[in-house]
Amino acid sequence: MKKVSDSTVLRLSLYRRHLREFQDQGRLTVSSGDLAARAGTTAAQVRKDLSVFGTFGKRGLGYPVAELAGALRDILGLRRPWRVAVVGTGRIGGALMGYREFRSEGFHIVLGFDADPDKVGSTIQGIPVRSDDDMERELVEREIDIVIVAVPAGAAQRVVDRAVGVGARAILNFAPVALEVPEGVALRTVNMAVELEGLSYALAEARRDAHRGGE
Amino acid sequence: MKKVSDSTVLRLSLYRRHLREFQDQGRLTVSSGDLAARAGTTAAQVRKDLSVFGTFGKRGLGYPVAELAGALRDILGLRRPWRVAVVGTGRIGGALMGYREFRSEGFHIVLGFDADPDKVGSTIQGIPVRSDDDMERELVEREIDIVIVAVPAGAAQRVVDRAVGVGARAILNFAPVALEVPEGVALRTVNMAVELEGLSYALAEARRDAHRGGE
DNA sequence: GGATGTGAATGTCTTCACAGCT
DNA sequence: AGCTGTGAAGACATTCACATCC
Repeated sequence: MKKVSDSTVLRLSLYRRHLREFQDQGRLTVSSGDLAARAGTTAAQVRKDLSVFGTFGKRGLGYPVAELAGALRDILGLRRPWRVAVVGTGRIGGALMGYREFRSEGFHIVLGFDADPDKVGSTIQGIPVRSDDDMERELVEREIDIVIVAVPAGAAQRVVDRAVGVGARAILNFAPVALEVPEGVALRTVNMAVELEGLSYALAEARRDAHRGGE
Repeated sequence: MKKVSDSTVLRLSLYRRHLREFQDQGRLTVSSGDLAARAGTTAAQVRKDLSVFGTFGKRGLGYPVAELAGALRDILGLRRPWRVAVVGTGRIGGALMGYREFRSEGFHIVLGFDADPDKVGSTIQGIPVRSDDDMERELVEREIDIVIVAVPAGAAQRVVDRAVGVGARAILNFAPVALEVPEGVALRTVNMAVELEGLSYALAEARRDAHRGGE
């Protein structure tokens, strides 16, 4: 299979979300321009992205909403639910365990892990919390597909190594640190601190420009 | 000023983090290769990124750790604290209000906003929650620099429009939706659902490859 | 007529490779 | 000798523009 860029996949997710809105409005077809306007991109980009996976539209007409939405579900692997575990049930991990958007998209968080003995055995948002010590066994037994890492930065690489050691293939990292995974393991990092610093940069930059008369 | 890409700014944040580690270890200089190894990129990339902002290294020697860390603080606008407000104090918003990484990097969350009258007047993580109705006035009076949006997708654009209407220049969005802002307003979106779907795509893709014999 | 699908052109980011400073 | 700084090359992503089909 040809390599597909991360940004294309990201946009496919967006397209699918907006397709559902069109569907709710009862629209039967959309043009690439319609979708682009909603997703914040261009018509050509929409067509290029979709063309990677096949031809879904009819010339002169546009794309059939329901059919394209279904195709995107297939492409994105959302046809069947995935089993997810959250490692680290602090504020962030706990919030993720209750995040409705995950469940409604077919990501079922079935377990949490924590090192704190006081938390082990309790439930958060109705989801049982297990001991960090049992992570490897539980990941295998409960057939976890995706591991969400929500531990402090210093502990994250160790968690990932252990998870990968028992066959984890997909990891979503919320620790503010760059992680290493072997080939064949999918890793995404959500680094909120880095995003904030990006804004800080923009503010500082604007201020510098102002002081200089914005050359 | 020349345009600097988002990915460069993102990496500068990472470099700064790792520089602190080197500093803690007592190292006085680092090479671009050292930094690259930690940040998960290449030596050439590190040098290119830094060269956009000046020349910080000494040939044959490397970069002075403390000095470069300081320069990056300046570049990223982290020399002085920023005042932040969180709109929407549900699970995600609440977790962000307690996120230590923000405060320790100089992002001071001074206010929360919520539409729920039961929450208004209370505090979350020691931070007062104000009424959503008073948002515009409070943003101005409390001189908020950065607005974090943690409301449901359907409410996000409205919040952004109101904030921008009273002069907000930087927005960090956690709602799973693409937002519009006028020129000159910095916007970053953290779309956790989209990231998960990226992993779902990778898993589905691996599975498709396996069934086909991985061409 | 209207909108797709796509090669070609353009733009952007990354990597190479090496001259030049310490 | 070691490592930076940087033009040039290469890879990748986006946009253009148009033939093609409904």
